[in-house]
Amino acid sequence: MSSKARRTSSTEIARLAGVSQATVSRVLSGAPYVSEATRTKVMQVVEANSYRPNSVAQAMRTRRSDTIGVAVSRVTNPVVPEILEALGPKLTALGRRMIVWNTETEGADGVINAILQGTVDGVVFTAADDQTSAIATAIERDLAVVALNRPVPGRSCAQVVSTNYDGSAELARYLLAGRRQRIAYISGPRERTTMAERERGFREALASNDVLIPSGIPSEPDFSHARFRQIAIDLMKRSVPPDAIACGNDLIAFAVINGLKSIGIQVPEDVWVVGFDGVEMSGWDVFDLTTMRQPLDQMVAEAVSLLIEGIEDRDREPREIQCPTDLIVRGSTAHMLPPGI
Amino acid sequence: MSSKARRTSSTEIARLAGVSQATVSRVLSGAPYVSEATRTKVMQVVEANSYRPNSVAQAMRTRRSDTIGVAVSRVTNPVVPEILEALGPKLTALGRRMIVWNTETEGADGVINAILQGTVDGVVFTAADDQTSAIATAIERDLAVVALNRPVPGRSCAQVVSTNYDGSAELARYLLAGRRQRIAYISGPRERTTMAERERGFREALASNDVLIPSGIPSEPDFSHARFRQIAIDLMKRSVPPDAIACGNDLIAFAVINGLKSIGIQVPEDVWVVGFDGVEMSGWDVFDLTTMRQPLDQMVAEAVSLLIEGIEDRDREPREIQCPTDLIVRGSTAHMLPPGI
DNA sequence: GTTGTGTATGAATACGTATACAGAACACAA
DNA sequence: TTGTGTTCTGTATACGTATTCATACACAAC
Repeated sequence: MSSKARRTSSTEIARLAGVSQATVSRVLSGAPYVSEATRTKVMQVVEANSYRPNSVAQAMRTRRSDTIGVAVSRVTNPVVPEILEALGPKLTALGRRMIVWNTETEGADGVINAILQGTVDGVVFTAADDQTSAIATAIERDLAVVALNRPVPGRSCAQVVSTNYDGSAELARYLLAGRRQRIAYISGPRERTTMAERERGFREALASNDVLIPSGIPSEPDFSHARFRQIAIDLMKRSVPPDAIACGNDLIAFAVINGLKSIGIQVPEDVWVVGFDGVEMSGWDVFDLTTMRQPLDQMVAEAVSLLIEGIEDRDREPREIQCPTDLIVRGSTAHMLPPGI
Repeated sequence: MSSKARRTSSTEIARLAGVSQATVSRVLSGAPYVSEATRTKVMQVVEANSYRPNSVAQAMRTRRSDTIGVAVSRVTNPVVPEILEALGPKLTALGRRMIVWNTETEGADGVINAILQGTVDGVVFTAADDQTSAIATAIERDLAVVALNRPVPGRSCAQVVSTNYDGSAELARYLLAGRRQRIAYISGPRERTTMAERERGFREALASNDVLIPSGIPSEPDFSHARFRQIAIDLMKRSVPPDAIACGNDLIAFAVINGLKSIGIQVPEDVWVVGFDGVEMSGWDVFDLTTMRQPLDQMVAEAVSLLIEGIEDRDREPREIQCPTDLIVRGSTAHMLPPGI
């Protein structure tokens, strides 16, 4: 009904406690040289009014917003929610806030503006579409930058990636060990270095084993669920269909499985399917997907470390961290022990 | 290597353009009474330095952070990513930033602190677990508050909900029209008003049609995927299993379908399954789920309207908006035309 | 020439905090 | 008594912006 506008400031608290504003600030920041008496007196007033220092003024004064930006894309890919879910608590625990942009639907303007406006202390770029310019801006402005799950070639910024190349190669060897003869590989957008690395690792592992890849690996500008689903259908309707389909990530594999189901193809009897990411859903019965798991929680933890590191010490050389992936064999391939390597 | 620390301020821009800081501010805010000559001169310097007004200082001065908080839970429920994906662009288009908290994993402290600290102008609460105290705090501090997809009884705050009761009743009637005799209902946490409303609508529609609900409707403190999956398995192993399972939301239905698949039960031949939400995944072939679709995009748009409304005009009475749901019949039930009502 | 009106700009200020600086109170030694 | 150091607290200031107030100019009207 009426606006109470509780504009409680440290000055107001100081007045109520009968001390100076500086003392209130000192008490709340836990500064030394504050007598126990005043400390309790101030805290009493603080509690009574459930006062918290205004974060905007704090940011103004300290030139630290304690806010970090997270640029994501394709929220429909379950990896993204899983990353956000891991990121949130870790940042909150460090007293940081998290601003999220969806660069796919919003473009990169939001991120770039926030960087130029000093809204954020650092940025986590994840699964970028075209966040390149934003990354450049962030680096130029000397912000802390971490590329998570998305290597950024040529850019000097901290990076956390998984063993995309090796993991994918391991998947290829696993399929070979399973006597697969005609393997198709469906990649996501190749501009994404993740996708490119995985495909390269897969192809080179196959090549070194003298095994054929049937005709063209589908390459599409359209990366919708419907498109991948259709690609799978088309593949299986060939005169010589593949006996295994490897996918650039789990989301693609889900689309493939949907396509196969729609035309009554059995997995793994008629064709094996493997993914990459190891998202939680991949373990659901309807998919039961053999996949290469990324240690997402560990990766996120490392990313946060690198980020804080970069914020605290701007002149530190950006580090790069690679986390090992983990083969998970499930029902979408006929069960075997994982290969020796 | 070295920190350039581009601390470009409006004062600096003013110096370079040979005008006062006030004039720079006027140019950038598009204020009247600025000569065309100075305007272009200033803009030139602004462009050259790709200057943007510091958002923190702006917030300090205007007492508007242009940031809104979004409290979510269970990111694993695909509704949440879909909400975020719709919310992001709409807020960005309005020049607003979005801070996200996952109250399930982080608790409500983050939200509450942000509210007390003046970090946000408003908050969207969505699918709350125990965000009650946070909502109370926000209202007390006279922030703009919108409850999205989660009615908050007794609280005077703006709300956007779908027709949970009626939609669920319609689902019940649809099952009755399909000659279902033994219908089980699996609800999510009943503290969530959404869940409670849906269950009530369903039960009352059945009761008014004099149809039995087999024994106990499962009610569990554990709401994991594994738990719901197991509930479905247990249901079907009864001596008299249900011929239809209705679920409080799509996510539960997915778990049920997984459970059924694991014991070789056919859908819809052996049992029908229906969900609620109409998330994108519900249309995937592996689920092919009959469900009640919420007009999420419309709901989010309304929520944003109410939020901005509340920010611009603090004294406005909070409104409540209800959006109509939409029955989508798919393969998880034997196809029929939707019932007359 | 004086007054008035509309336009364009600069100077000054406040938002709420953290912190440098200075001063006060006190203890203790010389 | 004076000096020295330690502990505590208050005063003053700056962060970068938006905005109020005052000023200056051009031009028209009398």
